[in-house]
Order: sequence, then structure tokens, then C-alpha cells
Amino acid sequence: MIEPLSETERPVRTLRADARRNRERILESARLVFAEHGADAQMDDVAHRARVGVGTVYRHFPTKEALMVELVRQKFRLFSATVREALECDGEPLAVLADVLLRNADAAARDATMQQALAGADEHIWTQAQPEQQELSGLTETLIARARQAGTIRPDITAADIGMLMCGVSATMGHNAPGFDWHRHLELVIDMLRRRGPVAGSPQHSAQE
Amino acid sequence: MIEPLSETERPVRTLRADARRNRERILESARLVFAEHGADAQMDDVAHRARVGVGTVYRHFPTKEALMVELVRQKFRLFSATVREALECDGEPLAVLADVLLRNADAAARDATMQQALAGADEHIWTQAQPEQQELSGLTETLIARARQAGTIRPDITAADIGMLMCGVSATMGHNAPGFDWHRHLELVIDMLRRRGPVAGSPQHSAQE
Amino acid sequence: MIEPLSETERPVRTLRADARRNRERILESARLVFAEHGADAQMDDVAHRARVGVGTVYRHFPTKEALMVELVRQKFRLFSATVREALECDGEPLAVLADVLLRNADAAARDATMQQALAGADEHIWTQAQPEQQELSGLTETLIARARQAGTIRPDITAADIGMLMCGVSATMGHNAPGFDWHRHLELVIDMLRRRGPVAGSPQHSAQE
Amino acid sequence: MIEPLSETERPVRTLRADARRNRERILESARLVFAEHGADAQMDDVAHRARVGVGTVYRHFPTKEALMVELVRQKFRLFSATVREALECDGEPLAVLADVLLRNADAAARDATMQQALAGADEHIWTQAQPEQQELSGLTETLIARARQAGTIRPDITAADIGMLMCGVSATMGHNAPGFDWHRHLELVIDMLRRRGPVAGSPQHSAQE
DNA sequence: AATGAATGAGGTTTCATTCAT
DNA sequence: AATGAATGAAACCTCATTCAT
Repeated sequence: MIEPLSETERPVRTLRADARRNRERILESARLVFAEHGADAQMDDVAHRARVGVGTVYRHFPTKEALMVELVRQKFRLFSATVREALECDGEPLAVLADVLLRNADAAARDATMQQALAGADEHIWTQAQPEQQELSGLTETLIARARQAGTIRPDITAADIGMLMCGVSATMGHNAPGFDWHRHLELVIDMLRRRGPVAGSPQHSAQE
Repeated sequence: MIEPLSETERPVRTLRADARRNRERILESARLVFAEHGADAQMDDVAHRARVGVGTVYRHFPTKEALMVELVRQKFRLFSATVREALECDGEPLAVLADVLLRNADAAARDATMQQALAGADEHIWTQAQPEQQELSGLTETLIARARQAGTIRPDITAADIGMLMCGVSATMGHNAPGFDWHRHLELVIDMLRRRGPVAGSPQHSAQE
Repeated sequence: MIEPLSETERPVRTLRADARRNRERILESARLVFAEHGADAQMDDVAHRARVGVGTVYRHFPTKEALMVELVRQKFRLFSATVREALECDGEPLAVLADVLLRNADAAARDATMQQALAGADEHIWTQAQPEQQELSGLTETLIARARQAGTIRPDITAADIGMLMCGVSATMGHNAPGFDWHRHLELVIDMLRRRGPVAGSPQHSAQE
Repeated sequence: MIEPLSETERPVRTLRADARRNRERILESARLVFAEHGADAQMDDVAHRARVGVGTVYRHFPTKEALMVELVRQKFRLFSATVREALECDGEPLAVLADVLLRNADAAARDATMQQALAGADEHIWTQAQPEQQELSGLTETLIARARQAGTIRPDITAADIGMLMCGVSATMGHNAPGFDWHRHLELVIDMLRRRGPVAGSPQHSAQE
């Protein structure tokens, strides 16, 4: 999460700095509150947890929805940052991708309940985060392209596929039904990305149908 | 006041039938209403759509939550029914499983928004549907066992895995981000279930099919 | 104001009757509350004074504005009733009109503060009462016509004129500046309606200009 | 801290000028804003329109109410100025009065909505403007006295009467019901001020002046 | 003196649930 | 059993006013 820089190393710009800090405090608080009370947590609670008046929350985010949208955006930006970082290092591309997915899933899991809460919210909210989502998609595409060139990834996999699959992994985080474990889910997904030989035992299969 | 007859000696069948019909009407209405307005649709709307007073809704379901739980349960029972049916026919087990998954996903997609709405709801709701979920899980296990015996399924796959994966597919239904398509998602999932040879490049199975 | 009929003489129609009584109670309460606290009295207060939950107020009037509009409408209807009644009796038409104006002004004065409060409200509110206002206007026109025929009213006076003038009298009720007295204002207005001889001293006046 | 200079020894004139200009800007802005949004326009808007921080508005007017009161006072002072000016010229007194009324009504009409807004406000606000109102009343009385001496005005008319009547004309400005027209209203009022002969038909005063 | 971010009481409205009919 | 009017806690949001910079 966002680590507040120590007071001294921030180029304080009077007031503005205060306001910015408040903004961060509010977002952090929102994450916690939504995690705890689901999508219909109350703005008053967000304000309280941030040690701020409700008015301040509304000064920064004109609407509850706007606040939620920002939360989603931040999350996507965070994901993008991971990918961008990964693009720098030069391991085997698919392995790098797998690592990215793991790290992002981990990040998501850290406030899974919030994720879950936002998942239940209006489609509308996700729509407003499309720019960030598309940036993430673009970056992922680059990573995929490398893996495709290396011949290690299933060649038909697209960034949208990855998006859907990860979205599925996130969904798993929200439910703790017996046997549900997102690590396992992710493992299956990553495995699915690998370029494979043909199906085992096809003859038998083809004979049956 | 009217003395409530004990369960056994109640002869009335007509009223009972009426009530049962109402119950169905309410559930059907709830499906539609939740689909249209998300998880925070109102009880009044459910009642109205069912052509019933709110009081009647409350007679059948003591709580909004109870109503939602019943919706989830029904869905699971529906899924179970599909599996049970599939257990009768004797095609190639993995193909049968794949077919079941497709049919159930299709059913889920039919009221995807409702699903989505319930997904955002309290974990609590899902917990209360565990009996049905476990029944589904058990039935699925049987199907998997057959496929394992036939050697066509990835041997480490469990019913819980299928659950998670399908839960992921459902999640896809809710979001219509560009490129998101649950058919594609399901296709990837089913493909992953197949027993495979080792990673591409090894020639051993190339002669097959 | 609206005198509640005694319990016995009302053809009770169960519930519906209850609801109707509530409606009256709410309107009466609103009159009082708006009179006391001005246009920005609170709905909670209206509810409280009516011994009703806020929800009940909102069941009857979907909006604070709607409630205010109804108040205005009622007032106009009341005025119309007075005129209608006056149309029955056959005194000297202008005298009858004068009497009507007095009685209506009196009624208005009874909750002058409310009137004043509503006067400050959005134009919008008055617009929505136009049907009632026009009915009043129409009835007044009839009265004027009679007076015109009798030759006792200033021949150019229209119903709209009367409306404006009475609106002015109402305005006087709201302000209690020293020397302000609506009875006097109305007296002047009524006097203004009388058909008169030529101006005293006209020659001089015409010489000056 | 800065030691506040005593009122007498403060030499600064420039800052004072700045402040005064701000004050005017704020009042002008307030007129516009109240005209546009009615009595419950916001202080922030007033500040914004005046290109000033809210704090500055509050430096000049300790309260929203104080600001409104000042607006009312200004209006009365303006009216008084017109009368004072009229007292200089020596036309026929009633004609002069009529002209004054027309000019003031015109001024009022220019920000009728503001007037209307303030009309709806607490009686309190008007009470605080009584000094100005009384000055206006006094000046008007002088004008009336002259007209009375000239014998052209209805002899029983007082300054308070004029006040009430003009207050009524103002009220007309706020409502644009069909047929409402303050020019017409004023015309009727002015006509009524004229000394008249008895009811139509009696000839006795026609020879006078 | 000016600024505008922060405050938080309080306003309107909603909606799950109860209860009289 | 059914109805739907009533309830009222609580949600979101506004805005006059304060205060740190």
C-alpha cells in the first residue's frame, strides 16, 4: 500500500501538501472500510477512519461512486506498475509474466474483501476505469508478445484472456468455500498459458465421439 | 384466533397450492428484479413484480437476505440437476463434464446480472448455501472420478477446482470489458482440464490424432 | 381550516380512511410548521407535528416541493370556493366582490407566515398550481363581468388585475413594518376598483405636462 | 503577531481602498447570485463570483444574514436617493411622486428575483433595515405633504400606505403568472393616489383647480 | 488581509421491516 | 393469508462558518 513518506523528505508545499495527505488518508481509509463493510460501507465511516470530516471526503471525491472509481483506478495503476517493472528485467518471458500475475494476485488478495465489494458494485464503476484497464491491457500485451516470440506461451492467448482469467482468480479470493484457494486457481491458470503438446489419449477420445 | 393445525392433520391442499404458487412467483420476480437493479433492488419492487403485497413476500421469506439465499440455493440445485442428469448418459466422461459446464454456464449467463448482484453480497449469503454447494461438489466429484478412470482428465483436478474455475467464468459474465467473453473463458478452462503431454517440443505423442 | 369530522359521521372505509386522515393531518401540520419556521422548515418537523413517521409524509408527498405545491393548491381551491359561494347570492356585484376579497384576505392572513414562506420559494412551485390559479381567475372574471354590467366597477379591471392586487395585499401581511396593515391596503385596493368620476383638478394637471 | 493599530493612527489608505473595492465587488456579486439562485444561494458562490475567497466575504460580512441585510439596506438607500433628488425639482408634487415610484419600481424590477429571494427570507432581515426604511418613509412623507398641499393627492394617503402599495407592486414582479404585469399594477396604484371626485356621476369638484 | 481547505451539524430522502385491517 | 400503509433508523450529501497557512 501507499507508504507515507516521512515528513522531512517531502518537499512541503504548505496546505497543498496537507490536502494531498488528506486525500491519501481518505483513500487508505476507504480501502479499509470497504473491506470491512462491503460496498455499502458509509461515507461517514470513511471520513471517521481517516480522521477527517465528511465534508473533506466530499471535497476530494464529489460522490461515493467517484471514490470507489478512484479505488479501482488505483488498483489498476498498481497492476500496471508491476508489469512495467517486469518489462525491464529479462528473464524467460512466460516466467516473467507468471511472476507478474502472482505478484498482482497477491496485491489483490491483500484487500480481497474490498475487491469483492467493488465487484458487486455497479458496472458503471468499472466502465469509468477503462483507461487504466486499457493501459494495463497494453502493457500485458507487450509481455505476451515476447513470450509468443520465445514460443513458450500458448499462441492464441491475448491480454483480454489474461484479464478475464485474473478476474476469475480474484473472484475466488472473495469466496471461502471449502477447497477454494486462489493460489491453486492461479497455478491452474498459469499452467493453462503454457504452450503444450497435443491432448493425451486422443485416439480414445476421437473414437468415442 | 385461528388455531394452527399440527403439520400432520392439516387437510387443506388448495390454500397450500396457492401459497406455493405465490412463492414461485416471488422467486421469479426476485430474479428479474435483482437482475435489473442489482443487489440493492427493493423488496417493494419484488412484491410489485410478483403482483403481491410486501407482507406476502415477508410471509414467505423472513428477510431480504433469506430471499437472496434461496435464490442462490435454487441456482445450485439447478446446477446439481444438470450434473445428475449427465450422470445417467454414458458418453466419454470428460466430454460429458464439458457439456455440463457449458450448460450450467449458459444457465448462469441467463441471469448474469443477478449472479453478479449476489456476488457482491455478503459472504454470509453464500455460506448459507453450503449444503447445496456441497451436493453439487459431490456430484461433480463422481463425474470427475469417471473421467479420471478413463484417463482423459488432468489427474489432479478436483471438484473444488471446477468450482473455483466456474466461479471465475461467472465473474467474467458480469464485466463487459472489451474482449471479455465468457464462452472464450470457459473454452480455455475446459481445454485445461484435458490430460496433456509434456510441454511443446517433445515429440512423443505427435503421432496421435 | 379543515375541521376534522367526528369519527361517527364519516363513512369509514377502513385503512383508506386512516390514510386520508393522515394526509389531512400532514397538510395541517405542514401549514403550522411552515408558518413557524419559514420555507426551510424541515420535513422531520412536519412529520413530528403530525404524529407520523417521516416515511408517511413521503408516502403522501414524494417531495418536500410536492407538499408545498399542495399547500398552495389548497389555498387557491379555498379561494375559489369562496368565490363560487359568492356567485350564488345576489347582492350588488361590486359589493359582493369586495366581500369575497375581504374574506379571502382574511383566510390568507390566518396563516400569513406560511403564505410568506411559500412566496419566497421557487417560482416553480407556483407554476405547478396554475390550474387552480386559473380556475380562480375564471370564477373571478364572472364576478367582474356582473359588476361591469351593473356599471359599478372600473371598466378596465380584469381578473388578473385582482390577482396582482391581492397578491400585493398578501405581501403586506408578511411584513410588519410600522404602519403596515393589510386591512388598510385592501381598503385602498377595493376603493380602486370603484368606477369614478374624472380626476379632481385635471385642468391644472394637464396644463403642467 | 501584528499589533492592531488604533482606529485613529492608522495611516494606510491604499489597503483601505482595496478593501472597499472588495466590499463592493462582494455586494454586487451577491446581488447577482441571489438573483440567480434565490435566497439559498451559497456563500461560496458569492465569493467565487466576486473573485474572492470565502474568508474575505466573511471578513466583510460576519454572516450570510448580515450580507442580505446590507443588500436590503442598499436598496432602501437607493430608493431614498431617488426621493431626495425628486425633492429638488419642482414639478407638480403628485406627478413628481408618481415619477419617483416608477423609477424606484424600475430599479427594483432590475433585480426582481433578488427582491423576491429576500422577500422570502426571515422577517428578521427586514427588521434590521428599519432605519433606512424609516428614512425613506420620512422623505416620502415630505413629498406627500407637498402633494396634499397642492390638493392633488388623495388626502388620507400616508407614507406607510405608499410603502405597502409599493411592496405589493414588488410582489407582482416575482410572480409571472399569466396577466401579471407590474407596470399595470403600478399604474393602478398611482391612479388611486389621485384626489378624485365622488363616485361617477357627481359633478361638484370638476371646476376646481 | 486574503485564501480556500476543513468541519460537521443537519437536511432530504430511502427502504427493510412491522402491523392494523 | 394477504395487503399495503406506516415506521424510523440511517444513508448520502450540502453549506454556513472556522482556521491554518
